[in-house]
Amino acid sequence: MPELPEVETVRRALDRRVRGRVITAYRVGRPAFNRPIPTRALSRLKGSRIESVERRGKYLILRLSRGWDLVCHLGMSGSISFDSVEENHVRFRFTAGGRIVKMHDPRRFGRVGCALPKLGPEPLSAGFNADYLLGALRGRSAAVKACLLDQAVVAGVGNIYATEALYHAGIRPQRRAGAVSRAEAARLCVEVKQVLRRAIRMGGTTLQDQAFKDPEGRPGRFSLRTAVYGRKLGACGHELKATNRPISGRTSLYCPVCQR
DNA sequence: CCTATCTCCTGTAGGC
DNA sequence: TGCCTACAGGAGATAG
Repeated sequence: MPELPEVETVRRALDRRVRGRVITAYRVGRPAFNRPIPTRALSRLKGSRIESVERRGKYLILRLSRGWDLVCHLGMSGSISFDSVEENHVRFRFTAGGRIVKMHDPRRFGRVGCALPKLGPEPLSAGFNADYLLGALRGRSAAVKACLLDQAVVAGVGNIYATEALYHAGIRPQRRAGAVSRAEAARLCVEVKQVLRRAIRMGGTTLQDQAFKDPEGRPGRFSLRTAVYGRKLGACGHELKATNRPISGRTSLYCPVCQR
């Protein structure tokens, strides 16, 4: 579920609620995540103070006292709640400053205590610009959308926002990355930033089934504003099409009229 | 290195 | 109604 705007929404809530608090207890769910939480990560938790909560791409990073970090990823279906009575799919929980923080994850794809992989620039940073993107796409035969989804190219973009940004940039998702012109790369860069900023402002995307809720239990409101994703007609009014083959394993919608 | 495919899970929607 | 299949917003491993 969560892409950059959803993770950022969670980060802000976590930072507001548990920053400066000391972790007094934790519990691993049964079953826990698909990937076990390393014991060396758990052994550091108790007694550590949460100095801040940060984000890199789709990863949450709890900066702990004594210089330790706890890196978390919400996977495809993960969410976080505070002091909730909900016990379904709780894979990990901790208590900080008397507040109980639960990580829910039905599909168990999430991870806690993992290492941060090699990631491309933050899409909202100055380092993600036309020059950079053009260089990253140059010479590649993969679909431009596959490159946007590649976290080593740019960190935090997933299927929803890649779909939206390509639509606004007028580029078909299946276009060979190396065939994206300089002007198009510049446009794409701007649209990625814009769609992410808008989604953060709206508190993330909520779709019908796996409804994203922030840790305060509020749904995201971005679904009201998607132009392509989850729609039959684009914002332009044209009928949307799916690419013949999925890209990076994801179904990919586009407007055959507006996107080239 | 690059690219495409498979896989880890569970829940849900839609077809019959 | 129930059963079955396909699919879901991620990403690491692997094979070519």
